[in-house]
Amino acid sequence: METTRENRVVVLIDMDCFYCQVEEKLNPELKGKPIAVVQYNPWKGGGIIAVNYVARAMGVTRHMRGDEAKDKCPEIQLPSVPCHRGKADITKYRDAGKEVARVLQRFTPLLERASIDEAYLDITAAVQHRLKSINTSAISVEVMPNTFALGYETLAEFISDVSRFGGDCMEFDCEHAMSLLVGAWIVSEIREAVYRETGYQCSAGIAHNKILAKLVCGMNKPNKQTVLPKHSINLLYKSLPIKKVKHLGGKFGDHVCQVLSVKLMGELQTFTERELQSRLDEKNGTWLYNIARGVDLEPVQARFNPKSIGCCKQLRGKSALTDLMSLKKWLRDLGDEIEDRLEKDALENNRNPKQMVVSFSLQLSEGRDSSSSRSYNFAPDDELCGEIFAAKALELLLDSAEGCRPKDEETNRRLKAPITFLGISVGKFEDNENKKTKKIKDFFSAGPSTAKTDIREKSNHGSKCDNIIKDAKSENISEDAKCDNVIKSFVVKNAPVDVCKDAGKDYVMRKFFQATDKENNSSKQRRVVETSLDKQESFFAKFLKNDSTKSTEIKLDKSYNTKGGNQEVYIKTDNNLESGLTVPRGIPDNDSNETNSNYSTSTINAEINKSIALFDEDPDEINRVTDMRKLLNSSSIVDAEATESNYSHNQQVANEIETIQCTECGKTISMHMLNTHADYHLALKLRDEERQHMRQEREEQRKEKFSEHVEAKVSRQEKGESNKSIASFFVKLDDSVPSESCKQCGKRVPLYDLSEHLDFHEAQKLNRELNRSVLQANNSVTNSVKRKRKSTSPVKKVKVPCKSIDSFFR
DNA sequence: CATGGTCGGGAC
DNA sequence: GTCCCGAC
Repeated sequence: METTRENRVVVLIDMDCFYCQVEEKLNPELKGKPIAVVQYNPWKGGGIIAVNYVARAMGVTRHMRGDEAKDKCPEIQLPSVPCHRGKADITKYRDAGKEVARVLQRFTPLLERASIDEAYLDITAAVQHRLKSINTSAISVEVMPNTFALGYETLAEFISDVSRFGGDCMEFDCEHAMSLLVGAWIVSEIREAVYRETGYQCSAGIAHNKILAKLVCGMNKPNKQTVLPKHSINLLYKSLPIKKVKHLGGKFGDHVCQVLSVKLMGELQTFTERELQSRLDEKNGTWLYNIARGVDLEPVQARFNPKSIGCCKQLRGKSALTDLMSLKKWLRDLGDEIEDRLEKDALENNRNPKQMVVSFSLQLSEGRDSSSSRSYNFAPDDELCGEIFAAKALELLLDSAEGCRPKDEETNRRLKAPITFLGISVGKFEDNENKKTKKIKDFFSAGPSTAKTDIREKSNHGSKCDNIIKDAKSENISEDAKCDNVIKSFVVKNAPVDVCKDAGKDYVMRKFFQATDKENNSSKQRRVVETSLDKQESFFAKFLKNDSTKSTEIKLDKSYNTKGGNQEVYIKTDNNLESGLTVPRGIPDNDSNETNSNYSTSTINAEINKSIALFDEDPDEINRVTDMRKLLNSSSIVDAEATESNYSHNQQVANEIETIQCTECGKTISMHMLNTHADYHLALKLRDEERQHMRQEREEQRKEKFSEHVEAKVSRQEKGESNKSIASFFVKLDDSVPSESCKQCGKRVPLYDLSEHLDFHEAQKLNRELNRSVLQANNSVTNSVKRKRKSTSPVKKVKVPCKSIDSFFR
């Protein structure tokens, strides 16, 4: 079957009351009880941002206050979002969302994270693959529980329709209904994997495009999935309010309803494309015409990581900022949060932001705010830390501030207008240079090690890897090779992962080989432990297996076009799997040039974090005690033919050893957690190494580029990019540096920077004049016709003349 | 005082 | 580059 934009199989996965589920997982006592997560706010018990289904049944909803919820449901529990630096801190939910997304990502590289708890998946390729490999008559209700087909009383009726009409039928588009049905089958497996591996439940919508998938996802909740066959679209639209459709939920939707005098989606089909274009505009007219017919060509973007990282704070009412000190304090807090999140991001994704934006709102008068934002492109020597973010943000805020001079600065200077909103965000990420930062990757590279990074040199006393390292020391090889070998042997020893089919289900079999001591090398005794938990696959093992032994055959599916027709997406398939669904990790994301045979540093880092997080989540299991050292000190040689060991033998050995004690942390580990646990210690080690290394790296880069930057700075100014070079308000002048007061602003400026500083004032003047004329021009065409959303807004919005910010400071 | 904090994206 | 909409 030919695949086109119109008959893709697109899925929206939506986590059910996600924040509540996260809280329930963290505190199992909450399970089954009515709960609502509140954002800490001392006023009336905080604002509710998530409600579980027990509480919903009792009438608790979002948008309510904690106190109201207590009224409706006295026994409700109200876990609250933790508070850091005076702000809600949603880190744990973000991490949980990532954990889920990583599971989803295994099933298709075409994954678009839409929010913290939602993701679109394009599983067209997987559906095609399965259609080829199975007998469609085998599809039954049993393989996809909790599945609904829109337009049918029962799923069985839908299945029966699809199979009864065979390949050619006029009643409905049978071929595409079949693809959705198979899609639903796969999605039920995806949801099952999510539940099994994370403990979270979700709902899903399965349709031919994003809009429809989103639409039906919410029709059966929680823990259910809904298919929307093409021929049921009109039925759905017949009673569907226009405002329920994505992009039509706001002012634009109001406008559509108003100018067309309609309320329901079905009514839109009476308009021709021309008519819609003339009443809206060309683009929106065509878009609406298509949507009205269930056609939405938006591709699912392959995007896992956010494009920007930001944080902001509403400072309404009394908490509005009125003095410079509190402004600085808030900027610093926001900056520090960005720093924290950036550090995590850099570790996982090996990238850094090139731009920063500060946004703010000023209260002009009662109920009238004006919002603005200013952006700044980082200089090469800017340290990506909270202090710099705050300093730059303040600069941007004050840059157009006439009369705001350091000499006037008092500790408590009041702002002329209260700041009611403050936000900092960073974006325009670029991948880091390969260079030395790929240290960890060097560890794992198959070729000769180039990195002079013996894990022993940097490791502190009491290293977590001591017992691993002992092995290497006895070997007669170079230090580097030893180091590589240490890790490889460690990994391989813990590693081999096989896939076998069992009762129609894919089980990941893990085999653990234990040979005797080297002295006794000849009499290898094999021990095998297996488990069906995907969760315990060792990434490190897979890495080595894929990267060096190549025992997993890689097959490239036919490329599949997305936006622009340029982007080729490769589906990496393990041939052992009939379904062709399980995609090994390490799939390059859309903006990476990595090949299939390589894992990016990002991936490795992500796995390190995951490994740590994963173990942290697992409760200790205490049974029989064995000595982990015995296992870790054992030989690393893996017998290739060992992989042929049969199931019953494995089972037998598995039963022999149930738990061991980790010599690192003393915890008792059940055997099936051994690999995970070993990875955990290795990951901890590697993460520390990498963190330390990155700090050094950043420091070096700043030093290297500094002189270069000073020159570049001047030339940038000549080009009019003046704002970049202004000295920070927070910069403390070194007394030893000869400096002079600027006659214009009174600020102390180092002599070597003085001419540059004066240039700045000139450029600033020009900038201001330019801004004024632009603003005047803008005001003359207020609410231009082309700005649909604005001009058509039912809310009359007075365009506030944009005064320069400085006029709001005294 | 009172959905708040994040995201992505379109328009100009 | 700024502004602001839409959505969770």
